Amino acid sequence: MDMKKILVAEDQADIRNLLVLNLRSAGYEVTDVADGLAALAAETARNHDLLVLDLMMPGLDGLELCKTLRARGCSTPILMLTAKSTELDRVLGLELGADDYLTKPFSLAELLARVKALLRRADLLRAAQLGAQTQASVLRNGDLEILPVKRQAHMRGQALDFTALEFDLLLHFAQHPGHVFSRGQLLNAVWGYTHDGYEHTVTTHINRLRAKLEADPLRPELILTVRGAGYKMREAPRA
Amino acid sequence: MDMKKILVAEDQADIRNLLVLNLRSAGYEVTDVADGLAALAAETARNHDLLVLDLMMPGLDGLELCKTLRARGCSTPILMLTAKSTELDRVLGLELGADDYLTKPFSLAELLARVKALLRRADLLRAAQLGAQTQASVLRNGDLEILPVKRQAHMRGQALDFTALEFDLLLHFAQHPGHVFSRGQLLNAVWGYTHDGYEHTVTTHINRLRAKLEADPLRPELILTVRGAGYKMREAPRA
DNA sequence: TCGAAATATCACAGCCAGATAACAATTGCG
DNA sequence: CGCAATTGTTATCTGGCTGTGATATTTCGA
Repeated sequence: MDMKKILVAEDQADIRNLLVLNLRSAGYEVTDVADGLAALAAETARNHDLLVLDLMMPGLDGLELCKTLRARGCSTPILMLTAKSTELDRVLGLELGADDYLTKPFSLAELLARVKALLRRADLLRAAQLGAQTQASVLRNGDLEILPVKRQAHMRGQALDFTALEFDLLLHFAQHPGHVFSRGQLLNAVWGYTHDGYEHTVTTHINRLRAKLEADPLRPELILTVRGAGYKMREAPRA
Repeated sequence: MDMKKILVAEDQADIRNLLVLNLRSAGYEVTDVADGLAALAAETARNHDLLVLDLMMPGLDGLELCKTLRARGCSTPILMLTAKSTELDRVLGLELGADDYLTKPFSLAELLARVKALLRRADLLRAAQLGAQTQASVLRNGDLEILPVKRQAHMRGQALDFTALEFDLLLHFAQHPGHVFSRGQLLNAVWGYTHDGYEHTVTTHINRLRAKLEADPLRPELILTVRGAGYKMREAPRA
C-alpha cells in the first residue's frame, strides 16, 4: 500500500483537471472520471483509498453514488464536493455516508488537508481491523473452525483439506458472515483486482468448496446461494 | 455507550452556552470548560467521545491542547473551532491531529452534522477494534428493516424472502422514502438504463413485492400508488 | 351514472442463473 | 522431464424467476 489511490468523479473538466494535477503532485495515484456511472464502474473494478465525488453530476449524482456504494458494502472514505452552500445538501451528504465535504470554491490547501486527514483516519481503521484479525486467530461458525495463520480448518474437530484458493475463498466468507458477495466482488477480493477471468470460474470453486465443506452439497448450509446476487456464508448461530 | 459524552472547551461564554444548549438538546451529555487547562484536566479525568476545542483560549490554546492530548495517546476525535478563517490555521489544526474544524460563525446545522459524522466514524473504529466485521448499514421504515449488504429484509423481526429483482426494487424505494418514481424511472434505476421493456412490467413487480410485503396487499401501506405519476414508499414515521 | 384511462391481478412460456461434470491448462515438485 | 495436484474453461442440464399478454378492477372526469 505504497501510493494511495484516489478516484476523482467530477463532470466539469476544468475543476477535474485542477483536482487531478494537484493530487498527483501531492504524491497520490489518481484516476478520474466525468460521471457517476463511470465512477461506479471504476470503483467496482478497482479498490481506491479515497473517493472524491462531485455532488452534481449527469446521470448518477454524488448522493446516489454514495448511497449505492455504501449499500454495496463499500467502506472507502468519501469526500463530497458541492457547489451549493445550502445547509441542507451538506447535512444530507453527511447523513448518507460521506465522510467529509467541501464547498466550491475551495482552496487547494484545504482540499489537501482534508484528503490527508481522511486517509490518515482510514489507515487507523485499517490498522485496527488488521489488529483485530490477527488477534482473533480463530474464526468460528457453528461447527466450523478456521485458523487463518495456520491455514487450517476443522469441522467438529476433524481436519479439512483445502487447496490454497479454496481456503482463501472460505476465509473471505468467514471474515464477513452474512455479507452477500457477487462473483465479481469475489474475483476482486480473492483473486485480486488485476485478475482477468470469467465470473463463472467462481461458481466452479464454490462447488468445490461445498463438496468438501457441506454435509450435503445439494443442500448447502454454510455457503449459501443468493440467486441473482451472489453467495454468502450463513451467519453463525449465537455462540 | 448509550449517551455520547462531549467536552466543550471555549472561553467566550455566549458561544460556549450556545454549544452546550444545542448539543444537549440533540441528546448528548455535555461537559463545558472555559480554558485549555481545565479541558486537559477534564479529559484526563474522564474519557469523552468527542472534544470540541476552541483554537484561541487563554492559557493552553486549542493547538497546544490538541498536541498534548495526542502526545499522551488520547485518540478521542477532536473538532476544532476557529475564528480566523486564514488557511494556515486550518491546515495546522488538521496536521496536528484534529479530526475536523469549523470556522466561526457557523450554523448549528453544520455543527450538529459534523459532530454526528465524527461520532459515527469513531464508532466504526471502535467496532473494528472489537473485531466486529463490516457493520452493516441498516435502512429502516417503521417495522421494516433492510440490510443491503446482506440482502436481507425483516418485518417486525421476521425474515422476508425476496427474489433479486424484488429486493432491488424495494431497496431503491427504501433509499428514497417519499420520493415518487414513474415506471420509466424505475426501469432505469432497477433494471438498468440499457434495459428495453414494457413499463407495465413494473406494475407486475410492484404487485409481487406488495404480496410479500404488505399486511393487506389490497390496502398497501409501504409501497403506495400515486395515480398518474408512479409509486413511492411511505415516509417513515419519525425514527 | 357511465365511459375511459390507469392500475391490479393472473397465468404461462421463455429464458437465465446456477449446479455439475468433464476436460484443458497451468503450476509445482521430485 | 514427468507426474500429480490445482486451477480455469466449456458444455449441458434444471428449476424457477421474469416478462408479457389477457383480463378484471378501480379511479376520476364528464
